[in-house]
Amino acid sequence: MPELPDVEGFRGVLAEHATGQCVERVDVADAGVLRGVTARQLGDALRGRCFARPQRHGKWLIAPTDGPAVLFHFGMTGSLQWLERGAPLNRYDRVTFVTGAGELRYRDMRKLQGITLAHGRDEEDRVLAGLGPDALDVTSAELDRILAGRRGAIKAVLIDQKVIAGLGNLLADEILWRAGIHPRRPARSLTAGERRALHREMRGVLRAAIRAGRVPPRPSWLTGARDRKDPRCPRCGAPLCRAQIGGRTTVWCPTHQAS
DNA sequence: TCAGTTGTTTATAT
DNA sequence: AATATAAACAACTG
Repeated sequence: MPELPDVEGFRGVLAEHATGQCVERVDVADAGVLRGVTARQLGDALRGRCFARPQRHGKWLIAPTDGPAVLFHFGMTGSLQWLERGAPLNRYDRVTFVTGAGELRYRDMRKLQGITLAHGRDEEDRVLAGLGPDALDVTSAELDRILAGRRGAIKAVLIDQKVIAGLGNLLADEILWRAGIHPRRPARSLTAGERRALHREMRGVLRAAIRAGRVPPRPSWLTGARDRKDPRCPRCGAPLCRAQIGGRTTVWCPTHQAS
């Protein structure tokens, strides 16, 4: 699930509960989520360190401490939980950061991504290198520049983290649906008006999704209709189209997202 | 049993 | 260089 809005929610969990809290110990229930660091190294590096204000870039959550920074990526099924000390371990709680006030749990069923440790800014930058600007920071003019010259399908461009960081499959489809743009349109073929609409809907969808902590499966949204048995466009009732674009299942309305 | 899944990386081909 | 596709990762769900 985690796309930008979900990760923004996890950032809120960390900011609200863990900021200023110091790590007593780190319990690693499954080292399969540790990337480039062993359980022992993680515990040794963080013991006694205190969490500072967390940041987010795209789908990455950056948790600086007065020592190294913890970098979280949630893959498709990850989340961050704040629980009282000693709360029973969920089956998918892979790593627990124990603080005086409570426990921060990295929970993840499929272990597609995970946790890395960055000592200093350059290590942090190395991990995040290659990411495009955060989707919330992209201005209309910047979007124009990003799309110019790209022959690839707009859907594929939107979910490419190297281009814009934060948009996933559901968000991209939702944004294109609202903007009335067919997902297979070459990015550079969008008119100025379409690019403006795309930018406006990107901001609007992100804002609403952040408030909900996820891309909300509301009936009035594409996301609320796409997984029905006979999916229809919430706006016009037309049967929705479905295909693989940019390697992901893509859903669109043939009526008002004409090619 | 089998297809499908909201993320990313790598390999391969065009 | 850009673009497209498939597979792999892991662990489910329908």
